[in-house]
Amino acid sequence: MIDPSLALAAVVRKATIDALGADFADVDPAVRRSDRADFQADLAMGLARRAKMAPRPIAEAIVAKIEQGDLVEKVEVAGPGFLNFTLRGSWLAEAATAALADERSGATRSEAPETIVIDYSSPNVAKEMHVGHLRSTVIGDSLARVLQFRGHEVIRQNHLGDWGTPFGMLIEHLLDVGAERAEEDLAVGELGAFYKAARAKFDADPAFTERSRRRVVSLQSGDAETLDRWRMLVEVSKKYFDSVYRKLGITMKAEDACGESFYDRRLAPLAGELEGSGKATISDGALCLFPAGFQNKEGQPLPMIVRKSDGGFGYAATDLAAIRYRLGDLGANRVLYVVGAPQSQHFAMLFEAAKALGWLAAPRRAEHVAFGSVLGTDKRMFKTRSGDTVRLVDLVDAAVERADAVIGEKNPDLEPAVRSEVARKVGVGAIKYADLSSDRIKDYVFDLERMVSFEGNTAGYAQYAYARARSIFRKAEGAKPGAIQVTEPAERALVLELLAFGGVVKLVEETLEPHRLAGYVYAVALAFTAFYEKCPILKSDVDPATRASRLALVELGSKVIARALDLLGIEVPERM
RNA sequence: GCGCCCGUAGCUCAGUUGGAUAGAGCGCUGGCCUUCUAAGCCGGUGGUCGCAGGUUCGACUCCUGCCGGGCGCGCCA
Repeated sequence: MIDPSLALAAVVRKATIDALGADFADVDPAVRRSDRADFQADLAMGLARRAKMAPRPIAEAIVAKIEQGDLVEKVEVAGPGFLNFTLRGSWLAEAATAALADERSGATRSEAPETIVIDYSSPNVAKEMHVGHLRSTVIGDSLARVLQFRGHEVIRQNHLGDWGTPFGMLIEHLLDVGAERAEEDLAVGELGAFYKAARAKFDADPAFTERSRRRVVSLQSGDAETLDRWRMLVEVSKKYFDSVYRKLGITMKAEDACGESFYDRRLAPLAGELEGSGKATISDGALCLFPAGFQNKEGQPLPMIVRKSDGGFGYAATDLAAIRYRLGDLGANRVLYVVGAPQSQHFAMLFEAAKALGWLAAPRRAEHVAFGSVLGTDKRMFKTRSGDTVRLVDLVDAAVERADAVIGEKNPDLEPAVRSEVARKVGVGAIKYADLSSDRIKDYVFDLERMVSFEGNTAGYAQYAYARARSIFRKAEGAKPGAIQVTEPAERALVLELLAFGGVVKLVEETLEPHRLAGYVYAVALAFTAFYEKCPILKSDVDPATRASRLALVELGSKVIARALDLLGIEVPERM
């Protein structure tokens, strides 16, 4: 057992049964970290009614039955009935030793691994990736890493916008400029310009508009030449997305792409099936599902339009086909949609419909992993000065450039090659961390200055703590990590923090909230820095046993920081 | 009109699922470098947790109603 809160919970649970009887086997010991002791257990107050006793006598009865063993150093009742626990340094030392020997740093795998589909990133073909894609991409990727680390089979799904009416104008524009020229334009990341040019002609030139309409029809009907052009657009875009993912350190691969076009051939049969079964009804000429509990402005049932009155299909149809595919063909137990909060009603309806259709039933579940918007420092939607959306790659470049300047100033001795690599890790880390460190449901302010600083809850602070730890090993000369002993308060605080790693990973698995992990990294980095400050390691007056122990703690600390940051998708530099 | 989300220090944010005295960073301010990275550490300043009720031994947390801001509500995703 590495996590002391779990070990302690077991001890308290047993004591509770011994004190109050087997009926109380189901109570949550409510073990929490405490600022007055190592841990506190808060169950006594809640038990008063059920046990027909006052909280304090309950607490005392439980304490009387606590088997301290090698875990508990001291336990006492405080206030209305809090149990305050101090753990034995020897137990903590052993747990830390076990964590250090464990390549997962003490984090367990799920006892019930699932197949989990994560839909995230989902850019549009022939369009630029902008800040709007940042959150889905970064949050989704972190969750994929966490769930995979927990031992689940994670299936990433990049639900590309690679089909539909815009492709009429895009293909016509492609034909206008010539395939070669188009490929060049698109390859260098001028997706935005390409799309805008097509759009401009579509809006201004009626002949072009008409050609585009006809082109949509030939695309839908599978015209070989049209499909060829379409394929080219998709391929070039996928290459571009791939380059952005590589730049950002995103684990999404080309083969994870499963866009709207994939579902196209499933839509007509799906609509036919729903219509035939009577589960969908015609309303105003459109084939609709009416999931329970949703109303429009007039108080009428709100539809999901499976087939439009013109016979075409919209996003609702595609999403229905997709959730069915994910639950059925992919065999998902859990389907996650990392999509902005404004679409929450749509997903609520989608899930409700999937339940009504019998596709989605417990223990299977679908969850909308919603997130807020990225705002500028003016608290409005993040845009450039001229009002354009900001390209993702420009954002990254700016952050890396800024990081490079800061590092050059703080550590002028770093060789240029090392420095630029460090700047890349720090700059990219800053952007991702800023996104992952606050509650995803809230909007957040994009402030490059703040992000790339190394103060407070930032990637740079954690990366710096890691780099300092690594620096110690470079200077250790013969000294090696050895038996861990936990004596100094700073050592104890650090070890308690480090041993909580597995619990935090589990929490993120449940809540799908990466900011819990970011908060944890910060807590570890704080504890580590305080330890570093108060507990000398390589200084001459440190005895060999203490030095070896502290080196072991530095090793464990740096491993946990690196692993936790990795789960956020952030790299660590060996030097800074 | 209905529904969803947000409201915590001057600013940017946490708050471990209802626990003890609401915490960080920035800002302002006082200390700490002849030895492991001062990008740091230790302290001070700063709060009617939007407002009002309710539930509870206990509420920033749960419920109800308001106020303020954002978003959504039939063939776009």
